[in-house]
Amino acid sequence: MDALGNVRRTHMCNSLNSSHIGSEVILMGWVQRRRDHGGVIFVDLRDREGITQVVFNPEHAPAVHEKAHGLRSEWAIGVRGKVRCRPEGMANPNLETGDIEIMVDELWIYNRSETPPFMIEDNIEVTETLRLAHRYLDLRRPRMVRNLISRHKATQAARCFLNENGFLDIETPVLTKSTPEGARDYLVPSRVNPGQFFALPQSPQLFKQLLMMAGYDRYYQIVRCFRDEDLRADRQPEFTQIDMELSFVTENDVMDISERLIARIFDAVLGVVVPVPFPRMTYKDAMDLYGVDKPDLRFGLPLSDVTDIVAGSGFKVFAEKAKSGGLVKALNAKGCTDFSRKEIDDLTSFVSVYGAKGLAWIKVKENEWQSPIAKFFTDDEKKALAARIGMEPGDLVFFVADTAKITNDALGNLRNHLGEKLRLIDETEFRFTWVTDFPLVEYDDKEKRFVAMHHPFTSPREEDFGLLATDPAAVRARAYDMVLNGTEIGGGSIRIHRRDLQEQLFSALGIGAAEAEEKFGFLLKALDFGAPPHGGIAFGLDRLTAILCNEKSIRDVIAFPKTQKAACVMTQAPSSVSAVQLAELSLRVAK
RNA sequence: GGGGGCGUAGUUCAGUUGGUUAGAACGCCGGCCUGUCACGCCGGAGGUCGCGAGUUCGAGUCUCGUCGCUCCCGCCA
Repeated sequence: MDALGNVRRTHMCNSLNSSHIGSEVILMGWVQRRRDHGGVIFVDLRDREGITQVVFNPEHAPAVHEKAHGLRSEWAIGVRGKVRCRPEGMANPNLETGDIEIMVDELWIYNRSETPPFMIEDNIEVTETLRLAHRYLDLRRPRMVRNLISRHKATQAARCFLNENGFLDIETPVLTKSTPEGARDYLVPSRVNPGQFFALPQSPQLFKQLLMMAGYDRYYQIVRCFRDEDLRADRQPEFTQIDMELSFVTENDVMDISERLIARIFDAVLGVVVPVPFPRMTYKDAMDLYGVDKPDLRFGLPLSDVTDIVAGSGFKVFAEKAKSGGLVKALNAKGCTDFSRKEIDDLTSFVSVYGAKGLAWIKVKENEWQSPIAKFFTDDEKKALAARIGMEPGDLVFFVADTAKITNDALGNLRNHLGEKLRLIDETEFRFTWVTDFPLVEYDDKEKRFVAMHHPFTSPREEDFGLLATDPAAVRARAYDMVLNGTEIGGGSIRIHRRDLQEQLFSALGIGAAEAEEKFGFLLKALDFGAPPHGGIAFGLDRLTAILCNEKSIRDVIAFPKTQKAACVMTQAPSSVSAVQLAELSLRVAK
């Protein structure tokens, strides 16, 4: 194998063009493809930036040509030669460097390669396991390179913007304290303190609040967070947040700077101008109209609440739900009156996943309703339904009658499903919205108590303070989520900065004084020392980058992601450890 | 914890009611080829049918279990 010696590359593979014709260059990279014509040999040489065609000609350099016969895919090589214009008619318009080529005078072979288990190119069809097991090869593919470059551009744009706006990048601990609320913690045993554990942070929430209390107004960090919960296409056990916190601000200040941050990122990565400010809607409106708290506004199909209309109807399923505090809503699939029985059956099983027991439907024809349930309604009820739902000939209207949660879940997700199925979504569009006025707490049926919807440090709205003791569910939070194309890409709130209010909230959440002191005593204490009003937000960098890269899974914008079993197929982590290691940590593996 | 999908050559897949020697394409290897860029032509090698039981004269195919990947529900303040 050739050693590098004093040889250094002069250019990257995509940086050459006709202006370089005649100059001698040295390129280093990998063999993308070899086309051996017996005489002349063409090699597409690839590096991170692109591809240049290099030519080995037996008349030009016989020994080098002979050596080039042995080249194979993914060998790491270097070439020295002159840039030349390709012969008449031989330019390749599909290649950035397609006007030129390198006539090679010298070839260095740095390393051979086994035949890769998949082709190093875009649009391959292999199982993800294979890609992940050979991630170092997968990451050579142009698409993955583009994704990671986009991610880099996003974080750089964020850093520049935040630096310009007076934010300080401050690191917070990765080994920290386990918190009882929220997601399951990743735990790290302490050798020095047998039987005791650190937790990896689910977010730097408390530390960034303490930084505000310490007077470091305007903090940011691009920070890894950990949650030991089951994975999804948009959820990894470790993920990255763009985390910010500001003092002496209100919601509008945080939302304003967030919009400008995101606009800067979109400009830097895509060159897209994002208009600010973003529209806002309340949580209630989002749920009413779309059934979800992160609506995709790229298409219509709003939901209609028809509970009042059907409450007195002869259709018992609807009437009973309506009278017993349930919710009956409709989704008008405009122009879908020709859906087949099978299509409707498929949609019925789609909503059953969310707990809906059924999916009633009405096909609106020119002079009649074709429907198994139409006969139960009086003419007045029909008129009211038609007006409320905006029914017109050609429409297909779906109904779900259940608890508010199930009805909204089912129809909200059905709406998204239909948006895709009916191709109502313009994939090139970016529709941002803020969702505000979330409930501060929600009732947890399993735990039989109220739990914080955001986190227990979120400030309630001042005018709702009084309800905290009497009707917690009605208290609105000073929280805000940034939603893009149906994905929550960021969320934050104005925090509580007064001890009495923080204690009241703990109490409403069923966290007693003793427990609050044990778990959050340090925070309560800090609130006693002139804690300023403050608030912040955190953006999910992985989700944001996935949208910027038009990827469905965040795994494709993370260099080394975990599989759905929260494992790494390349390193085989997690793995068992030696008895010695366990003993040092005072740990035993349960039988 | 639950539901759906997938698992056959290096890769992507086909494989009939259970029946001879498990096929194709791409890739790989060898030969030929001086302007290709998905180069071309000729030839060749390559299989623990994820793993383990069971049914059967006989299992890639049927049954059960198990492992892995993936999508979803629960979960994810």
